[in-house]
Amino acid sequence: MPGHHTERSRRSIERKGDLRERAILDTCEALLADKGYSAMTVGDIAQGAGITRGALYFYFGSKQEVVAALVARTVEHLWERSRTTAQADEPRQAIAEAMRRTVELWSEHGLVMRTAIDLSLTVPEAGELWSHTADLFIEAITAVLERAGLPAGTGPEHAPAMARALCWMIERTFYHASQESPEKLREASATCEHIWLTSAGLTS
Amino acid sequence: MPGHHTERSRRSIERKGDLRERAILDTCEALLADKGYSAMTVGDIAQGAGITRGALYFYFGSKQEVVAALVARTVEHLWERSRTTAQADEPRQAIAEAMRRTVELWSEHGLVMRTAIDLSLTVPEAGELWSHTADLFIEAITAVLERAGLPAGTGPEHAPAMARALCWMIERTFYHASQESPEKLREASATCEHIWLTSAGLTS
DNA sequence: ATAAAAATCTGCACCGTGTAGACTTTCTGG
DNA sequence: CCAGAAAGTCTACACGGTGCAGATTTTTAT
Repeated sequence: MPGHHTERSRRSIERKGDLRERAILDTCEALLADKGYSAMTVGDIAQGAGITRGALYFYFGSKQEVVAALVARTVEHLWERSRTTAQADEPRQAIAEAMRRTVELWSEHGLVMRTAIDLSLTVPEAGELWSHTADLFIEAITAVLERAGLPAGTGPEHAPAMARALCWMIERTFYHASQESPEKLREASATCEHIWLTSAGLTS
Repeated sequence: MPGHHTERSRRSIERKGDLRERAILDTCEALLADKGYSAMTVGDIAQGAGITRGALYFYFGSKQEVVAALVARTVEHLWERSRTTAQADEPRQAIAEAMRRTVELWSEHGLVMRTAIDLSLTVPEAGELWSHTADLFIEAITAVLERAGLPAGTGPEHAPAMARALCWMIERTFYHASQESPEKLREASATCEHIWLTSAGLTS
């Protein structure tokens, strides 16, 4: 009886809805890459996932929420990978390593990253998700700047404020470059790295 | 007869349609500040301008076009003002002056600027307009960097590429800061100015 | 096994955008 | 003053996003 119950619970963990939800996000990801956000209709997504429009609204409150969930799923993978990457102690190395990872990230997931940014401007949910992600980056940059000798205060020329500006610079620069070519992406990376180094007082 | 014609032409210069167009943009600007982009319907704009929905579609092809035109109108004013401002020769002064003007710009027209950026991501027309505006800034920054001694080549660490990254940094930083408070805007300005100076090799 | 409860799904209606065409009013040139 | 162009209105409709009442299926408790 207890064993039976456990078996039932195990089966119950994976509800039909979970499958559907994954199917919806998978379809959404494919359509996003294929047609773009605005050309992709809720009907398209529903059809691809094998349900009707109405049913989709049982899982997600809106089209934007679907995409926001897709972004969240993708970003989660990225965090996992980032966490496992060791942080170098030497600022110059840390910066180089961070930029290398950022290029990798944008090369592989440029579309989703750009969509995340697009949505973050208009969808509060996506906005919070993205600003949370940005905060992680800002913290990391702040740490590097402080190790390089910048003061840790709250003034406009202290590490946290500088890190914020640098983070936005990287976000925006990569946003544009990733639309062009992998080549541009590498160039953009070099430029950002240079400005970062200079701002950290590590004039090469 | 020619005089008559001239008189008519003079009157004709200001067509009814021009009035309407201005009325539409004025209403749009007010509604945008009042309810935001998505909550503002084409019917609202038309009603505020004293015409019907159909008539509005005679002037503009879409809701997005209306807002794009509003952005264009605002940006044009800015260019005019910028052009009349004399360019300082000394890089340090030029940078300070540029940042001062940028703060002013975002303080007064933060909403339209942010809307422009929001739209530029999804509306091709607005995108071109904005990237054109950005190019003007990038050129200006490039000029300052070169006067400060940076090489003018096309490499990632040469003036044009650096100017581009700095421009995006400023855009994004001001976008966020202008949503917070005039106080934050001034702080953000100080941070950006510092990074700009440092990148130009003008370590204060 | 079975009834209640929860999860899932359908179909329809609503609202706003955008298009098309017919029709009226207002210019404007001659 | 007239004819035609320009400006504006109205109606109808297709389409996409969204909310909802209720049917249907699955799970849970007994």
